[in-house]
Amino acid sequence: MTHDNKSIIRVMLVDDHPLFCEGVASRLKLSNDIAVIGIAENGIQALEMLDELKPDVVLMDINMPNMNGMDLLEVVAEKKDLSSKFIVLSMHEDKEYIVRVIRLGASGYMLKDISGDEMIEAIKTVNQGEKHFSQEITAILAQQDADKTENILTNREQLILRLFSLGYNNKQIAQELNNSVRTVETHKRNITKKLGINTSSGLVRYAIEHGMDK
Amino acid sequence: MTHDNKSIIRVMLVDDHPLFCEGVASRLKLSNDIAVIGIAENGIQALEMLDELKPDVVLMDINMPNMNGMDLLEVVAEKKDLSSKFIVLSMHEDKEYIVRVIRLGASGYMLKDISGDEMIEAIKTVNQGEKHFSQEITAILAQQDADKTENILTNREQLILRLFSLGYNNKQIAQELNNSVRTVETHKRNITKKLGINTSSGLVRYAIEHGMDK
DNA sequence: TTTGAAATCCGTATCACCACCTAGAAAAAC
DNA sequence: GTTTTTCTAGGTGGTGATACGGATTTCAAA
Repeated sequence: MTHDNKSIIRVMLVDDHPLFCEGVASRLKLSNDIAVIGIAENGIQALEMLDELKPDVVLMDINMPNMNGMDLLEVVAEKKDLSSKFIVLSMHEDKEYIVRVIRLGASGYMLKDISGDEMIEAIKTVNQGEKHFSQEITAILAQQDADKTENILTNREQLILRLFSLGYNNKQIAQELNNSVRTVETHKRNITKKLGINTSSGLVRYAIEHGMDK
Repeated sequence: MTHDNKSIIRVMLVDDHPLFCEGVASRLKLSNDIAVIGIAENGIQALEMLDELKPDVVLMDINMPNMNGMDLLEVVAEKKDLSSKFIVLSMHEDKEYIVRVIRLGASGYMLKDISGDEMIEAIKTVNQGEKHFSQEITAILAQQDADKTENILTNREQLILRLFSLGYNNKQIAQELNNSVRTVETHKRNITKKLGINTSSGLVRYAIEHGMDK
């Protein structure tokens, strides 16, 4: 342990939205146990500051100019001399995305609309070497895992996902399959439920990754 | 040349829609120069029949069960002993898709809503070793090529395409960039115009293929 | 035989997106 | 210093997709 429970947690923010950073910083200052020691506006800047400041916890956005959060996490994973914990703030609710971030070594993942209290709670938890995910994320992960056992798409669903990923809209899919558009819609709703993916891009990615893309 | 101008062109159809095949067949029968010698309902069946019948021209759909048109074209490309020409009938209007089909060796590409006359014209043209594309397709390809010289997306456009491919909707993109939704819409329209891609799945593919996907 | 999964379809309401047009401000190119 | 490109944003109207209900048929497994 580099820090015991009584010491102040040194936090660094990484986000390209100054206003958001200010908001977070001012909120964190209300806590006696936490100090914001630095703010970076992108991954590159964050990297430099990381070596210099060696913060306990890094609160970071994923989407930033120059170098984004994913890249940063990858680079940081190589650094053995760095014990900073990372909490990712994002808007993505797709399971694949979240899992990807976790695999890259993040200790926490939260949607950007969390409360200040939750944020502080997360920082403290993560600082002690544990993981922390907001309720929504936990729900998503749990749901996904629960479903994953029964995750296989039916024939019809696979077909429809494939056609969709090829650029067919619902009407065209319906024509192709000699079905009603409503049927296609229903299948699609079931697909998004089963996979826990509710964006068209996510569906296309899934299709490509699972070889349905031709 | 396996056939001179006077001989009858032996055509094979490949489509999983019996009704469509019948329609095409009955229309082609009105031409004295063309004979429909076989109909296959999927790629695998088509492969067997190809070896057996050795048709002059194959009119084929792309999306079929078991083995689709893309796969079929790939396999056929290996067969040196086969001189059949292939005309693809599809609903896709994306340049990437069309180009992909052409690269696979197809001699023609047409949308499914062409007239019987055009179809016959295409069959005759292709049978003589030339290529034939319907007017719409030619227009799309021409437009794309004209644009391709000036095809580079602006910074803003790249950003937006990237976020879109990551699953952001227009509203979220607007928030992320501190822009109006209308601005995002405008950029997006310009992107689709520049790239000649008008499906979300196509855009996601483009983004992934161009490394914008993280 | 009952249960459940799969596939089919509809009503209603809302939302997101798109097409087409216009247009101003700022930056870059000439 | 003018022209062009880029970025910004709105109006209007139309279409497609989604959310939330519910429903029927079929077929295989328990």
